[in-house]
Amino acid sequence: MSEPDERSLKERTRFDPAEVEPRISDAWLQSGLFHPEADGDPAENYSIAFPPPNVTGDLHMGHALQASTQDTLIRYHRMLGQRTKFILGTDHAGIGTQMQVEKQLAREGTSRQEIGREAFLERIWAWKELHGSNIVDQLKRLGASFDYAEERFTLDEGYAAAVVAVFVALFDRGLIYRDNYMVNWDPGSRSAISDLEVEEREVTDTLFSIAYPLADGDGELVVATVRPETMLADTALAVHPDDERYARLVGREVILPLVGRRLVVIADEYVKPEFGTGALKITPGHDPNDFEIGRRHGLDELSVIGEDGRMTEAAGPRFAGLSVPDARAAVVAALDEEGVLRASDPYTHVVPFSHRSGERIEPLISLQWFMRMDELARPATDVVIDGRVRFHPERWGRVYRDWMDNIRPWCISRQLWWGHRLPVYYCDACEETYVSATAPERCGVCDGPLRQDEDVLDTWFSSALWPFATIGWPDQTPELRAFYPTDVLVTGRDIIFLWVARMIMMGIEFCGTQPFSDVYITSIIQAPDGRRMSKSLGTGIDPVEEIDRHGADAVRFGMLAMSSTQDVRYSAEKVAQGQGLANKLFNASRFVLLSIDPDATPHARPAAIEDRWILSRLARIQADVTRRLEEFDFAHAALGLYDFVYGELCDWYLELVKARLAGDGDVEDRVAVSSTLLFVLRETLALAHPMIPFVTEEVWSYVRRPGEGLLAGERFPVADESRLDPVAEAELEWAISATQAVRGWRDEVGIKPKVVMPVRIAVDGHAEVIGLLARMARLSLVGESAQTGPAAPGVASVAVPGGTVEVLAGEGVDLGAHAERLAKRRAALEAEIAGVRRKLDNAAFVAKAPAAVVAAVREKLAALEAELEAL
RNA sequence: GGGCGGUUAGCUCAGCUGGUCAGAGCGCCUGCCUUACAAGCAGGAGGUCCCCGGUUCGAGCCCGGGACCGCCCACCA
Repeated sequence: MSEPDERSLKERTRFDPAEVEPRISDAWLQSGLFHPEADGDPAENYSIAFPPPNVTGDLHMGHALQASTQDTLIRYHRMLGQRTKFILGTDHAGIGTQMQVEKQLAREGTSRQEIGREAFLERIWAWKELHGSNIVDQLKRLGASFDYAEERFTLDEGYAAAVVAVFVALFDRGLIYRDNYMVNWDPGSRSAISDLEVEEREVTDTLFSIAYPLADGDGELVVATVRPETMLADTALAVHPDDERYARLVGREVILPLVGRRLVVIADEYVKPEFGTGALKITPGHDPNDFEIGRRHGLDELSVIGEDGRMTEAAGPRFAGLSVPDARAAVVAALDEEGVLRASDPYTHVVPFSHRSGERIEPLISLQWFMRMDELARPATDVVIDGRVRFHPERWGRVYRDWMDNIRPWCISRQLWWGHRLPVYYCDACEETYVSATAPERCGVCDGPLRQDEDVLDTWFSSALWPFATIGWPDQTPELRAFYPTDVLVTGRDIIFLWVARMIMMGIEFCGTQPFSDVYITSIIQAPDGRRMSKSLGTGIDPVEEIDRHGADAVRFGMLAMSSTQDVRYSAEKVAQGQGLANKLFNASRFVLLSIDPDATPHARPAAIEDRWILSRLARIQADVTRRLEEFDFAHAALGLYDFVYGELCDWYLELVKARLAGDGDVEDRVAVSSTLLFVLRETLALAHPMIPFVTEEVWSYVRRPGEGLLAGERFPVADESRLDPVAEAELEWAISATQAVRGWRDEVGIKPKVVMPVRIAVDGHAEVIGLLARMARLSLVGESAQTGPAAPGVASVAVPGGTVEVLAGEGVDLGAHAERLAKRRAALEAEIAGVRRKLDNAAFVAKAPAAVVAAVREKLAALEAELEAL
C-alpha cells in the first residue's frame, strides 16, 4: 500500500486521480470488503455475475459501461448493508481465442494440425497466461469492486465438471442428441457454428439460368441459381404443385447437365412460381431449404463440397479440388460449352457469413451434436411473461419472447480444440456410444478400446452456466446457497439470445429458479461519429487511456451519464464532466475542512434558512438518486448528483455560508453551520460513492470519525423526509432568482463586479432572505430598504420576482447601458403579456381548462404586468 | 418480408401520465486571478422540438400518413 499524500489538504488544489487511485484501490482490496461471507440467503444478499470477458481480451468501452453500472449497483447495495458479491471471471472464448493462436502459428509457418492437439492446447494456455490477467487489472483500475479472491475461468476444473454434468444430464433427458443434419459450416474456423453466429450480409452475385433437358428429349426445364457449382449435387428439380405451366412435367425426369444423372421433377409448396422461371433445382446437400425439401421427399443427399471449402472427389475429376469460387467459374464455363447456360444476371441478395471468421457460410450436412430447446424454452418464457424476470427497457422482453417462441435446435458441437471436450466415448469395434462424466475404461459390450469425441462444445454452452457454475454448482456450496439466484444481469442486447436466454433456461433446469430477476440491457457505445467503435476501423477509444487522462471516477461518471435506453455516441464531454465533478467535490471538501470550526460535529443543526434549505435539498437528491438507481436510470442519477453538487451545494450553499464561517458572526452560529456543513458533506460523499468511489473515499479519510472504516463499507444515506422544507425552498428559490436578475442587470449595464451597489428593495415579504440576496448580488441596503412595500424609485429599477430592486446613485454605479436593457426587457415583457392575454381572451380556454391552470395563467399575467409597471 | 428504436440549440443528449418544457453538458460571446476549485466563477447569445394532416381550450409530448438514420429477426433459388 502506498503512502497517503503527504501534502496538506491546503496544498492539494486539484484532485489528482493518478496519485489517489492506486492508494485507494489497495485499501479496498486489503479491506476484504469485496469478499462477502457466504452466509444468509439470496433474498437478503445481493449478487451480480459480471458477463465474463474473453480471457485474452482488453477492456473496451462496452465493458467500461457495463462495469460502471454494475459496480454502482454493487456498491449501492453493499452500502445498504447487504452481503454483496460481484462475481468475476473470464471466458475461454473458443473460436476467438483459438483463431488468434492459429494466426500466430501461421505467422510462424506452421499450423495446429502440424503441431498436434496437445501442443496446440499448450500454446493456447501459454497465450492465456500471457494475456489473461489484462482485463482483470483493467477492471480494478476502474474501481470495480469484484470479489477478486474468487476469480473464475470457464475452463477451470470445477467449472469443467459442471459443464460435463450438464451435458450428461441433458443427454440422459434426451435433449442432447447426435444427428446428420444441415449445419452452418464456417470454412474459416473449419467448424460448424450455430445459427446465432451467422450474420447476413448483402452481396451481389450472378443469377445463372440453366437448362435441364428432359430425359425423353421433350424440351427442357430452366432453373435459376446463384450457386451453379452445387448443381453437381442436385438430386431433383421442383415446381409448385399448382403451377399449370409445369403440371405435365411433375414425376418426369430431366438430365443433370455436366453429370448426366437423371433427376425427378417433384412438386413442393415451397417453390415460388413467380420467382425466376418458377422451377427450382434441389440440392439437399448444400442448401438449407433444399435439405428440408429433400427430407420431405426422401431425396438422396449428395455432397460435393468438403469441410475445407473445396470440391470433393464426388464433384468429379473435372472439379475436384477446386475452391468454391473456382469451381463456380469452371462449372459455368462448362455449362456454356454444353449450351445449356441460358442467362446470367446480376443479383443482389443477403447471404450468411460467419460472425467469427467473416467467411461465407457453406451449408453442409454434417454429423453434429444438437440440443433440443423447446422443452427448456417453455419455463424460461414463462418467467419473463409473469415478471419473475424483468427486462429493462421492457421492449427487450418482447424480443426475447419472440425468439423463444420460435426456438430451434442448437448445434452445440464445434470442430475446435480449445474448449470443453464432449464427454462422449465411442467404441469403434462395436459402434457403441457412451456419454459419461467419467471416462469409461473400455467398451461395456465388446470390451474394446474407447475413443473420446474430438469435438468441443460451443463456448456459449459453458457460458450458459455462469451464474451457478461460478459459485460451486453442482455442489451445494455455501456460496451457491447464499448468492444464487443473483439479482441483476447487465449486458448488451447483442447477446440476449446467445447468452441471456440460455442462462435462464439452464438456471431453471438445473437450479430450479431463474438465475436473476432483472436484466438491464445497456446501450451500445458508438464512436463519436456514429460508426461502430472498433479497433479495425480505427474508431476505437480505449477506456484505460481515458482513465489515465481523466481518472476512473470521470470515466465511470461519463459512462453512467451516457447510459441510455438507446445506443449512444461516445461523449468525451460527459467524461470531462465527471472529471469536473470529482475535482469540484474534492475542492468543496477542502473548503469545508479548512473552514469549519474545530468544535463542529457532523450533525444537522440548521440555524438559518439556508441551512434548512440545503438539508431539504439534500433529502430530495438522496431520494432521487436512490429511486434512479433502483430504476436502473443511471444517467439521471449521475446528472442529478452533478446538479446538486454544482448547482446547489457549491454555487449557493457554500457561497452563502462563507461569511458565517469566516467568524464574523457569533461563535455559536459558526459551530452550528460548521456542523451542518460537515453533515451535508458526509452525506453527499456517501450518496456519490457508488458512482464516483475514488474521490469520495479519499475525502472520506478526512471526515471519517473514530470507529468508522472505509466509505465503501459505510451506510448509504437514507433521505430524511422530515428535513423537507417547502418554505425554505421557496424562499431560497426567490433569493436565487432575484440574485440572478440583479447580477444579469449589473453585468449588462456594466457595473464592476467589485462594486457594492446601494439599493432599496421594493418587494413584499422575503425578509428572511433579503440579506442573502444582498450578499450574493453585492448590494448594500440603504435606509429602510429591507422593509416591505414600494420604495421610492432610485436611479434605476431592476425587476425581481414580486417587485423591484431600486438602485441608488453611488460610487461605481454608472448606468451605462441601462436604458438599452430597459427597452429590451420592456419589449420582451410586452410580447409575453400579449401572448398570455390572447390565451385568457380565448373563451374556450377559460371555460374548459382546469381552474388551477387558468388561475396560474392569470397570476402570471399579473406578475408580468406588475413588472412592466415597475419599469 | 416482418419487428423495434431514433429524428429537440453548432455538437452529444434530457424532457414523467399533454398546461413555466423549450432544458443540461460541451462549444461560442462578455466580464472577473471574488481568500475551495482559472480544468474556476458570474453573465449572455443560440432551437419552425424531421415533414404533412388530425384530436384538444391547449401537442416535442396523443392519433394517422410520409421522409430519413440505425438495429434485430427471417428458408425466396
